[in-house]
Amino acid sequence: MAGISDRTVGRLIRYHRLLDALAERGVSTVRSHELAQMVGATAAQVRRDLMAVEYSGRPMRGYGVTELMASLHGFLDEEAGKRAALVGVGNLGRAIIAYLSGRRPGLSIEATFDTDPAKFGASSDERVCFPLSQLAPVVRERRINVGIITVPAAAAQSVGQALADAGVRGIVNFAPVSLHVAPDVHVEYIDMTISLEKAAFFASHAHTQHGTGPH
Amino acid sequence: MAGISDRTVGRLIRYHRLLDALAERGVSTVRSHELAQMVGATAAQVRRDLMAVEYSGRPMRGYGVTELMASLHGFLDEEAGKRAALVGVGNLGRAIIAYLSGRRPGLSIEATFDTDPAKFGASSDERVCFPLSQLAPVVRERRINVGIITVPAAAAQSVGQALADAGVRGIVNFAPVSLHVAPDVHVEYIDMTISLEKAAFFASHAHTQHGTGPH
DNA sequence: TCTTGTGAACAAATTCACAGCG
DNA sequence: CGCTGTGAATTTGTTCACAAGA
Repeated sequence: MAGISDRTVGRLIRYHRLLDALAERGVSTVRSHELAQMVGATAAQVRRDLMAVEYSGRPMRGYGVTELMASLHGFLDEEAGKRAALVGVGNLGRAIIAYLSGRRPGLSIEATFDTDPAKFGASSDERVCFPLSQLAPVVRERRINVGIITVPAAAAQSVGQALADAGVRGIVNFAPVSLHVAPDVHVEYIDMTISLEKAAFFASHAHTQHGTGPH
Repeated sequence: MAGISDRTVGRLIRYHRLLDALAERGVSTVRSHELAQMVGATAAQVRRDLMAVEYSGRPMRGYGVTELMASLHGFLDEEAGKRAALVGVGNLGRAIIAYLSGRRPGLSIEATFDTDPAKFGASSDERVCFPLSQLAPVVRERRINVGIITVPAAAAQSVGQALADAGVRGIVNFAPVSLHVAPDVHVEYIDMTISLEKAAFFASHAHTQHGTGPH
């Protein structure tokens, strides 16, 4: 548990999601190479990743879907409800709220923040929107552990700092800037413009350049 | 040009963006360690990355902002207008259109597609929305080279395939599934639920686990 | 004295390849 | 057999550390 790589965690989450779908379809067993092709990786990669989780159990014709899923579930401790706050209730922020609402739970947006007084009170999706100044107390009171930043680039750093100060240790940043926060705060970057530019770049320079593995 | 890593391209794009901001502010020169701290990397990393671009020019107190910017601009051939199509005009799709509209050009969304007839014709932002069946001809006619997938997971694979068949070589996929396409089609994945889960995971397992470098 | 470019060392991630088990 | 788990090899990515330029 000490050193598990970022990449591996990402894939474990994907395996977990796939297993969920398989279970739904009544599949009871799955081989490493099947999982591999579903996520676009190699069988060895899958097996290596799974070494990280408890379930070393390996019957003989693959992995037991429900068992492995349970192990992953435990490992990723999805039990602990992920309580998120979203800062920046603009177009993007609202779309994300809507997008996440349609998903299988595990993560709930407990509060939203903005600086525009017009947005305060019952806003998007009946969720209350607080003034940014209330961030620290609300975060603490609602035991929020994940922050989502959807403010303009210029405001992102200070929002990130505020979240970190309020005790949030995991942040997903949609603003196109790097965040400067304490090293124990984990930041995931989602930068659409960069993804778009990368796609465009490799589109033209397609020397049979393999696409990036899922992420 | 032959083998430039995905990671490096991502950072080059970031440097380019930063230089743009610096130029705006009238800064004329910048050192590797400055760029480094701005993107959250090391100075050596920056220098290594820049080896990929033409501009080996290195006066003596850093890089000339405009010169380096020009080189990056050329390297990333931002000249060739990036013409994108967005498939799936739902909440997320619309938000992305709005988000990108507010950005410095270089990429324009030339067409949108959906299967819902109610959306056809002048839709989001005065852009025309075509029926999905028209994808191939419209993509070719408008010389679109980047596809953005914002359809539900179940439809993503077939849309990706359709885009690839129509000649699109760069895709940004927001649907939470891996795309199975020819190896010369580059796919960038943006999966919010995974980013959120990762953030949550590392938030609790914060063994001073360093955050992922920007991406 | 700074700061770059880069060979060489290092670290991380992935794949190979094979022993072991049912 | 076909499958997993895993040491060892390999490949990929990052950092070190230093020669050279101004």
